[in-house]
Amino acid sequence: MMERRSALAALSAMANDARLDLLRLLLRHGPDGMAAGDIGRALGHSASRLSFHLAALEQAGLIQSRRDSRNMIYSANPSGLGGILSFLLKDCCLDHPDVMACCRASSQSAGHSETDTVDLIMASRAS
Amino acid sequence: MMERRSALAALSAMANDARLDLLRLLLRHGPDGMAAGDIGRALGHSASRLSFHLAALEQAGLIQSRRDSRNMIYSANPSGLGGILSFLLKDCCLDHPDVMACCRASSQSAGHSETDTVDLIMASRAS
DNA sequence: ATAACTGTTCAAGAGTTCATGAGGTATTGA
DNA sequence: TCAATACCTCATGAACTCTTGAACAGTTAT
Repeated sequence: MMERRSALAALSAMANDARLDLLRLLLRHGPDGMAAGDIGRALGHSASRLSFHLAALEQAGLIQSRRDSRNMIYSANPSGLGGILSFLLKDCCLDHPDVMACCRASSQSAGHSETDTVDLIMASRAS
Repeated sequence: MMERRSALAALSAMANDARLDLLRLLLRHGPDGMAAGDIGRALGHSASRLSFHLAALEQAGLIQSRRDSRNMIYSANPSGLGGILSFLLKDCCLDHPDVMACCRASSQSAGHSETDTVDLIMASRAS
């Protein structure tokens, strides 16, 4: 279980426009990750601004970094993200049925073509 | 679908110790909610501090208020909470399988007795 | 009316976050 | 070794967040 303190750190880290963009970009790029320079070019951030936000995300355990010669490669940390989701679902919302119902309801207006995770949450709760 | 902007507002609202406590307390008390004074007594906050944080949560759409004679009754807003969860699952994490797996893995160490929502997410994904 | 009760709003001050730009460190190639 | 590349760190100032206490506003009881 994710500690309350680290959940708070993760929420703080996510509560920022630039960092939410970073997180989504890195998630799409999977375990291979991206070099800091490529990220900066993709999002149009200055080097120092980028470094600041990447450090915040890494500090919160949401991403990780490794060096590849000159480049710093950043990638999303699935366990960090899974931890905060799990915290919100269980420790914070206590699997509250009304929250789950609204979670599903709000996902239906998005119009996904493939099978929908949030729908499956509710389907499995109904069984 | 929850707008990106309101998701950011909700994350900012949740990224605070006092407000996370408020949210959990109000969720436990369901639609009937609690009077502000009772909340303050339960959490040991001053009146103005409490009012400040309650206003932030209400502004973010995570709670709602109504007046009952002298008292202000606050209650959790399930659709607001469901919206931010849905946003994180779908729009942010894009139903990323690795995140889901880690979400489930980190929930298993918590030791819940009843059937576990996070487990059910994964069970339904496997089918 | 007046007083008591319940909450909100406001202003001041401390602390935090963030963008910017200058300067620094590590790595590679000439 | 020198220059170029890729990135980080640090100092600064602007803007925001949060706490506190005092003043204010609505509601009820005497």
